[in-house]
Amino acid sequence: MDARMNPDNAAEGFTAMGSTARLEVLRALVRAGRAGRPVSWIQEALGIPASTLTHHLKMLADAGLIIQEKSGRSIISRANYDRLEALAAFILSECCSEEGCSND
Amino acid sequence: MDARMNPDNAAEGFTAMGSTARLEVLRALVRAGRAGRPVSWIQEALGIPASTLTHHLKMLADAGLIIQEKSGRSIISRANYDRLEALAAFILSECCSEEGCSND
DNA sequence: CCAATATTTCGATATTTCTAGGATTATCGA
DNA sequence: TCGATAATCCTAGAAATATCGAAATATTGG
Repeated sequence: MDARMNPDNAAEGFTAMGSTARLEVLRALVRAGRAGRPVSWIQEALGIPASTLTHHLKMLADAGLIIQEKSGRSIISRANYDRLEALAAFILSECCSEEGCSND
Repeated sequence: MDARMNPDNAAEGFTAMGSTARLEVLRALVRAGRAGRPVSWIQEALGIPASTLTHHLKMLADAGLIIQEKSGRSIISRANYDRLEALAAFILSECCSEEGCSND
């Protein structure tokens, strides 16, 4: 479930965050917390056509940044906080490992 | 010089980290610390053709993730730690702002 | 089963990105 | 100034991405 962070799947994660539209979607879900949000809610909140939104959500889900769960007629998307934290940590991991680090 | 992090330039930053090649370059510079590295060093260390590497470095520099400085015949690239930290922090900023957060 | 709702799949187009070879510019040592 | 070194610019083809309408696929209430 976790799959240790490596340069390849980290890059995939950053790519998923690398479009304004998708970053807005992700942030909306981060703000929403555990409750998550159905696709239709995101669609109306951000004004993104359904098919486009599906495409973006799939990229976010494939990268592991969100988790989707069926609930009746709806699909609830939630931010995957563990993965997001791991990604954030990855950026500066190994900082200055080749020299004494005076960066702090 | 700083330009507060907003969804647009955050997305630009994540895009810059969103290719395996560029992420490797960036990580090499993060490891290198303040000393930074000349283009030729990166080129040999990672085996990336010069023109391709220039392209990637330009994207990283445009996104503010690295800073480049001329030094004699060489150009030294350094990780921009402040920006990288800001980007890392951006990911989970506003976490759960719409509900009580039990994520910790 | 039928109608309504929620989301995805398909298909098509426009745009961007990745990659890299070759020419070009800049800097320095002899 | 000549030659070597360092890096960028120009160019372009291949591949990937973004966007979105229309049709298709669940799911549920009545």
